[in-house]
Amino acid sequence: MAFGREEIDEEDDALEFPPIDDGAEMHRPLEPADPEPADPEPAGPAHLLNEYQAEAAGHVDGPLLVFAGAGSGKTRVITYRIANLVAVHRIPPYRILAVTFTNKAAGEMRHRLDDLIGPELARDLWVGTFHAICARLLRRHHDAAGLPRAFVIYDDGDQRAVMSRVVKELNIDDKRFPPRQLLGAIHKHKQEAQAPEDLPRANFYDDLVVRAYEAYERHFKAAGALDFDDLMLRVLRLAEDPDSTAGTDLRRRFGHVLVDEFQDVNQVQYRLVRALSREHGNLCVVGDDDQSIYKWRGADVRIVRGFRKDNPNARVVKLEQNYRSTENVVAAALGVIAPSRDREPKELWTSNEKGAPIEVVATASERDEAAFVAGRVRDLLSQDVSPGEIAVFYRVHAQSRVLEEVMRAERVPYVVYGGHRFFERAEIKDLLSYLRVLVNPLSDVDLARIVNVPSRKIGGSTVDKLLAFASGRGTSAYEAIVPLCQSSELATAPKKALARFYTLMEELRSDLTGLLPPSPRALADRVLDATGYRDWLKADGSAEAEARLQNVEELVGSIAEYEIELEAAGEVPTVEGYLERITLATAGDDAGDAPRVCLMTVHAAKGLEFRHVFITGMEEDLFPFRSQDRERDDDDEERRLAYVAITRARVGLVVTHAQRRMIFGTTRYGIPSRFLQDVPRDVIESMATSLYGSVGGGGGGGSGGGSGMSSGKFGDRSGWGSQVQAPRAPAPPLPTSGVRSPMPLFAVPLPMHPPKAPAPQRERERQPGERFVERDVDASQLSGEVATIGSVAPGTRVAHGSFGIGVVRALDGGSDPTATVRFTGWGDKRIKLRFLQLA
DNA sequence: TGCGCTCTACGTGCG
DNA sequence: GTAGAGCGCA
Repeated sequence: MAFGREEIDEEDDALEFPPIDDGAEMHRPLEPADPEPADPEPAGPAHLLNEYQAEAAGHVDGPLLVFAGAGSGKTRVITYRIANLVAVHRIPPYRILAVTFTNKAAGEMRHRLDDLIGPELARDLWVGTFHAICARLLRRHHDAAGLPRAFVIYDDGDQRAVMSRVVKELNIDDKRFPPRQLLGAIHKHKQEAQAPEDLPRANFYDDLVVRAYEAYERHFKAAGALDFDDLMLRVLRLAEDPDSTAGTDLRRRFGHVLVDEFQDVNQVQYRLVRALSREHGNLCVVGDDDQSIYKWRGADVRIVRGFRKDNPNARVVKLEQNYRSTENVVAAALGVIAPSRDREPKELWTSNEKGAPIEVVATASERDEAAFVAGRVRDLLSQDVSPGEIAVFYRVHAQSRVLEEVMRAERVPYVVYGGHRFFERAEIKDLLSYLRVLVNPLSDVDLARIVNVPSRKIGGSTVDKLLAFASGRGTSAYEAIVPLCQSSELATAPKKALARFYTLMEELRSDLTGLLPPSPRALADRVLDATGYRDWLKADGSAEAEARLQNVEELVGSIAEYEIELEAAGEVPTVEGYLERITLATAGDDAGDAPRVCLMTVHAAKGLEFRHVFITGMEEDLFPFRSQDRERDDDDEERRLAYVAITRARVGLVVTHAQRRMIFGTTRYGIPSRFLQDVPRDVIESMATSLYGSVGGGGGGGSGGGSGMSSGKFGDRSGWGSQVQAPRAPAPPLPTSGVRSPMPLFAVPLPMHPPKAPAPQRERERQPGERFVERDVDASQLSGEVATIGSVAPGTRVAHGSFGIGVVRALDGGSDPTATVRFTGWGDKRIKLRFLQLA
């Protein structure tokens, strides 16, 4: 262990961290959110922590509330605090719990802690999302929680499926009370730790919700399943139980609890961290009420604001110096947030340079806007700004399509965060459902999903009968198959079909238990073959089916990776383990990817930072967003959202709005957002594209915001609006074709037909982004190691959807050739050639 | 039972 | 614009 330091008096304000010797990493710029090379550092502090950061990191006893303004070094404070606890106060790492909301944040924290205290110590820390931590604790205490060991976690889609069943069962009119709405109501109660019996049934609707809630819970219990709220609720119930041993264990387990993004916690999460820290009161929470943008998801700003009341002895530290952004950006952000009511009094400030003005650009339409943004992005790329340093934000996902189209046309490498996720794709959910049923046959939702996929002539009515029969007997649907087939309630054909399905599943189940050593990958493979799923996709022949097939194969690949990883760690890979990992893991961890321009919603941008930020759609009714039938109370939240968007920018900030916009299938005419009026005039430079004002009404540019038409700067009428030619930069490697997955780990873009001809491969120039799918290449006839396949040889640079850019080290021929590729940050991976592209 | 057409509703999305 | 649900027909 590398602590070569004398103990530091914990009352010492000018604490310098870390107390370890190898300080090389300590001089990294503050908040390096991107893996990109740091640019001219926004005048960071000469010392490691400023006075306030040091106070927050140094006082380790009792409750602590840190208001951390945007860009003020929040993550740094948390990690240094943990380092301080471990290295100076000698708290065993396993006694420290640090909770985040996203995997990305947890990963980032872990990464920095590796650097600070070394991987051996960092490994034992409890760092993770609320959900991951709770799942882990529940696995330990599943008995006390009354759960089967192999409980499954139902995602949104599964939850909706359960709710739809409930609605059917209770004969609820799904027009008046859509499952979605009921589910929302139930989640709301769960997030406030209210069980059905705690709820009023005063009127018809309340009663309906309670009945739906009860039925929903019944289904989950029967299926041995939990939803995401349950994970935390179950742990909370244990932790608040004064008598159980599990409760005692939970309350004593941790000596220090830290919570990141505290403004986002809901009641359950707050009670949970309080319970876990009750015995010692060492609860440190870090947040920013100005960045509370998840009220609609159950976050309760009152918690951060009321923390002092709940903890009268809490120390409060405010971090108000922004190290991230230019003075102009900070000024713009302050202007937007200032009118917000009920803020904790604080003032963000910066000593960074003034920087360029905020550009407010009026555009004619959403296409004009997109073209303008793409043009400016090309400019930046031609100035050698890395694409990964550029982000384009929008308020709603529907805005992304046009941006994508134009980016693609302009050959700008981009990635869209959000949208259709890999694990929400039908084919992926199908395979996972097979695995889940095999592990846990109680899971009716999964059974219903796959019982007729591929088609086995077991239609909806048969499934309904099966489910009804099962609930009549109080068993799971799977268990009900045999008795149903023995009964007289089914016609012969469906009976036969069901029986065949049952036999198939039983065979697979015996594979599950029979495989020694157990191999999740082998099982998944067996499932694909035995169920006919693979053949079904192959037989389809459409480009879409081909992409689905590739996705499925990628999933198998990911299972294989999991297996390898666990075996390397000396652990036993299990299907359950894999399922849990992927249910709790989602977006964002594409650190290894080639840099691309990030397209994302403002919500998705929280916690990130970029050198250049474009905020699009700054129009009334879009941002702030208005829907017809909502309470108007979200006004401040929209404002905070705008604040979050602005404060992501380090150096450049461009805000655009359009006169008219085609969205949700209709054209809307908009005026510039009220938020633009709140930005101080002297930090803005207003301009308009050449098309602005040319079509339709509102010629003068509506009110305020961006009315100055400096069209001289935008004379180029080729294409839409303004394009500045990017002179030399050839389009950078473009491994994207609009993969919408935030986890492009396995996603395969739809149709992409490879050249079929076995052209003289060595001669042919390949385009960046082209895929290798040739099967008929000479070397591919051979099995075993070969020197080249097509234009690929050891040393060739290739790109992979999840691992980014790598270098080929070895090649294997055969009908489906593979390459061993070394990826930065991932090490060597064996990958089928058809999943690689030239970089 | 399954396919294909029509209608509709549509925020933001962590895990 | 588009995905998912519902309905009618083969």
